[in-house]
Amino acid sequence: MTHRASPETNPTAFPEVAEPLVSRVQETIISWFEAEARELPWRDPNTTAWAVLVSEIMSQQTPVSRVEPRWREWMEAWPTPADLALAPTAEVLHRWDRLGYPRRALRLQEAARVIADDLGNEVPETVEELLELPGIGSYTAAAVASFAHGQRTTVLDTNVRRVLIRVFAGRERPATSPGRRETEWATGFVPEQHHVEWNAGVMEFGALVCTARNPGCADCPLRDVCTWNRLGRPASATKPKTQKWAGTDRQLRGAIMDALKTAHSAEAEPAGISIDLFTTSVTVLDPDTLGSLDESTAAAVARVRELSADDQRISRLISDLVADGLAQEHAGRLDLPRT
DNA sequence: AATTCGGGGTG
DNA sequence: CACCCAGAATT
Repeated sequence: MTHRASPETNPTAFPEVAEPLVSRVQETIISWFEAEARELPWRDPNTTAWAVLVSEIMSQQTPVSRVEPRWREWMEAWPTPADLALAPTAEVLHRWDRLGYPRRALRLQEAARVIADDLGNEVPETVEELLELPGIGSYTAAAVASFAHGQRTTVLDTNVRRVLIRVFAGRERPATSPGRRETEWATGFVPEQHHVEWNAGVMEFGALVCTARNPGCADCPLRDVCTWNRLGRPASATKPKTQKWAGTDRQLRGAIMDALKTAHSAEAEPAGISIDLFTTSVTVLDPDTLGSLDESTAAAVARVRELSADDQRISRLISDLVADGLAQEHAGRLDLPRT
């Protein structure tokens, strides 16, 4: 058995922490949370488990500030899983708006259908059951079980990972993705009492104080005990390279989806404007076609063309969108899914 | 373990 | 422009 020096395989990467320090940090975080937590709508005591689940899905890789207005609209439109289950998928994608990763909206509706059809319209309470639902992984399952049902789980998101690594391991940032060792290590810090406040509190602390870029160490309530701070806040050697955006398939896919949504809205007008956009096999973007579109749709289509002049590439991405269930052929034209 | 998947706000 | 955001699913 050979040992590599990577954080994941290094036995000291997740060190054992003395109990007095653990208790001190737990108490500090929990009392900080009760004093400083943001008043997010899904933290209201009257919020349903379904509403919590929706907030967690929307918040995956998306800042809370952008989630909040969408979440309010969703809760008004679809207050229970059964409501979302029955909604037209095109409307689901519309109300998802620009939260990003639109497949999350598809998965959420799939999950709603499972809950409505097979689970009595009740959100599961255990991590194991939650993990069975589409779009729910280890983080979301633990978060819903904890925040919606009060279960003692290990919530490990990007904030929690960063706080724990800094305070207890003295490093600036965690590895790319959490492994089993890190999860078990984090589980050791979840207290027997007030574990919901701990889970929510560490997350909130990472979002507001122990931030990725400019952490508020000067006024941090943990500054005297934080290992990273005591070591002089050394920078991590390797920072993962971020993905490009401009010119990528992702950008172009987004523009195509935007065109479909815009066209879908225009088509819903009483006048019934004919939408010649794409077919699944051929791209149709000639000037005559554009001229027949309403202004907003024409602009959205022009944006697609602006991003790429390669019709084969656009056709390939359209095929991918159809395969992913994000688009659908309808009456010979491309449209949002009508199911 | 590495990639892919959106989109926008911020330093 | 680089980085980051309550990650999940696939390869």
